[in-house]
Amino acid sequence: MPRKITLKQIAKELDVSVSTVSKSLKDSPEISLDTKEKVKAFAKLYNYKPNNIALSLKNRKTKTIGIIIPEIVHHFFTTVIQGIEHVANEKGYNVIICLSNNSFDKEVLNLEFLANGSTDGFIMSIAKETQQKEDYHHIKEVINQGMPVVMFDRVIDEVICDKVVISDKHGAFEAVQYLIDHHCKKIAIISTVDYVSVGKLRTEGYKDALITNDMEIDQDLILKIEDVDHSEEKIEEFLKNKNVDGIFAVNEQFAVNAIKVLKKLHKKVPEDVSVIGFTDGVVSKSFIPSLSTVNQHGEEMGAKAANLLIDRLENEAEEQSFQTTVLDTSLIIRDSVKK
Amino acid sequence: MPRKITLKQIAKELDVSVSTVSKSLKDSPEISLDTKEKVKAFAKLYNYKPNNIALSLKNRKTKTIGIIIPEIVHHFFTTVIQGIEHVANEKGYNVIICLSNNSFDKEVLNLEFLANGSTDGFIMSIAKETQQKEDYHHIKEVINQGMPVVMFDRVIDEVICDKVVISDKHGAFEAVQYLIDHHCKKIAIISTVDYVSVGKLRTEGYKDALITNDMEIDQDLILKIEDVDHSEEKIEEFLKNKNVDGIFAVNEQFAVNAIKVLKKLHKKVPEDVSVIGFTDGVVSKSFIPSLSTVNQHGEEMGAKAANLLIDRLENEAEEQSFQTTVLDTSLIIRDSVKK
DNA sequence: TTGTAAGCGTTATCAG
DNA sequence: CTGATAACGCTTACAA
Repeated sequence: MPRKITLKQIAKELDVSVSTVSKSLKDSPEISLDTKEKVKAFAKLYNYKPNNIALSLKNRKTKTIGIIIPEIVHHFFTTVIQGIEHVANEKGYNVIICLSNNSFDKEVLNLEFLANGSTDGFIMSIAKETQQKEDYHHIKEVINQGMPVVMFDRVIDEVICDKVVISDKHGAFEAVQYLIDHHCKKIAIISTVDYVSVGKLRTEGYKDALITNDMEIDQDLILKIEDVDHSEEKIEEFLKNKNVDGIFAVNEQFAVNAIKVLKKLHKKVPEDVSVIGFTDGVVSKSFIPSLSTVNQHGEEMGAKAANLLIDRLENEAEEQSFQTTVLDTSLIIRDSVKK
Repeated sequence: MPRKITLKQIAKELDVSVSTVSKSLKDSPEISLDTKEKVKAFAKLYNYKPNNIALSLKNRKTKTIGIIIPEIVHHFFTTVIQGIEHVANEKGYNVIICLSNNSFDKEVLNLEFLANGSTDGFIMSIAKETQQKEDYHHIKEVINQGMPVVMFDRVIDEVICDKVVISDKHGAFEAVQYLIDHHCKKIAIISTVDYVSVGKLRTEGYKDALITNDMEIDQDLILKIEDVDHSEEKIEEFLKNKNVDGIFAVNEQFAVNAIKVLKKLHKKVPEDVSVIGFTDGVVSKSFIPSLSTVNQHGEEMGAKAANLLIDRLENEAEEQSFQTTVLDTSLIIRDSVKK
């Protein structure tokens, strides 16, 4: 029933001015103890809380962070959000989340909308379509308007801002190196198409590992998948008659599907083929055999991104130069590889 | 470089009044075509976009929806968010997401904060701790202040507002009925502790199914797990020497762990034991054997909740009475049960 | 056709 | 010690 009470109403009730009320509630020394008590008591009684919107308008800052990500039904992104949310909250910020659904247009819309006063800055990972189009004007624009942006995971070199990534290449390298160290001679990679930056980087890591170990790079052992939905068929076709003894998959789904296909082909994991995936999700742990993966440390990534952004927001004066933070991956060895 | 431009600045540049600018941009007939053109051109040139915060203050509505959920690294909740986000966006709303991390205090804080002007209404699922404490004053309070609230999944009878739930009981019933129909004689349930409402309801559905089929309810076949982290051990202990031929688990994790334990105990799924879980997540599909589940239709749930909320927001006049929408579950039969 | 002014809820400055 | 006023950015009666 009692709509939110405002300073004005309190003032009227108590027959003082609005500014007196405001000052009293902030315990200003200007105001007599008497009135302060009175005001505070009244305010408490009516459960007064300042209106955030009014504050935002006045202070020209909203204390909220915009997160724009391609999708939310995705374990990695939720861990990142978790990380962001955690530090944001600790520092008195809220987060408002928008999904681009990997659509360029929606990314642009979201960004533009949130940039008009709704948030103080952004943490974002680029939509697939945007990477494909290579059109980043919307991001550059908000940056130009003075809003700090932190990019994570899928980042863009030509956009100048703080970035947080994992060492995709190095993570892939380590995974493949592990396979090599454990006597795999014929190692395949199941990757995404090249315009997805992480797919590209992980493929490079794979190649580097082979080269470093004087092994040949065989294009026939490199599969690039465009459409996740039909990956299992693609993988089956790919693995048939190949006789690989190691597989590095650039995500969890591909790894799981690879193992399924291997079972169909009557190959044993890890006895005949060792498999390592990328991204440590719920499936990896639960799967039988449990999946070895390159852990992306999403939560850490989110936390770092949030810290970077908030630092910028709160020290706008100091024009620090932009930094790219590279977080280490770590190899989680489970039952899908020889040990 | 160019900080966001405001009406005032445009007005000054063009040497007209602020209201003229405002009206021009809204294509008001009051203004001469000439000035309108001029203003619009200038505005476009400088990429003018109205400030949302100012609009919110003026209109006393923010066009944003607050979502408060217990956790985000959880497939079901992300699908709900997806559903909410989709319809919210379609109708011109943004969503701001806060996590309670299942903590009562954080839930209170979030709610209070967002209620102070940041959002127009809430969609929420209660924290576990809140259910335990049975303290819902914070929710009642925002409702009293005139903010619409829609609860989903974990809902509270004594809080009067719109609700969206699935027929937990009926979903459980169907699952158990399926097991019975496929010749299971000794069916166990792996559930959560009773204060989690869904756990309780699903257990009731289980019991109902047994009763309906003239089967005995054996307390020894009912496991209630408090702590998800050690569920596998609990389940192992529970299943040892029990010789069940059917298991109904109230979530995906329990189902997966049950199957793992069964493997350890050298029981075959589904030949020796049929297993059905609740919630259809990524793991269910990927798992071997793929998991039969009761599908919760999270996205639908989110969409429904968002529609309910937005309806209320936009038809505040009509004091419709509150409704509880019960969505149907559906049984997804995969390889973990006999067919 | 254009401009003035009030108001959304706050706070800060300055005057009384 | 208290209050009036302006300002944040915008919209909208109402005046001119």
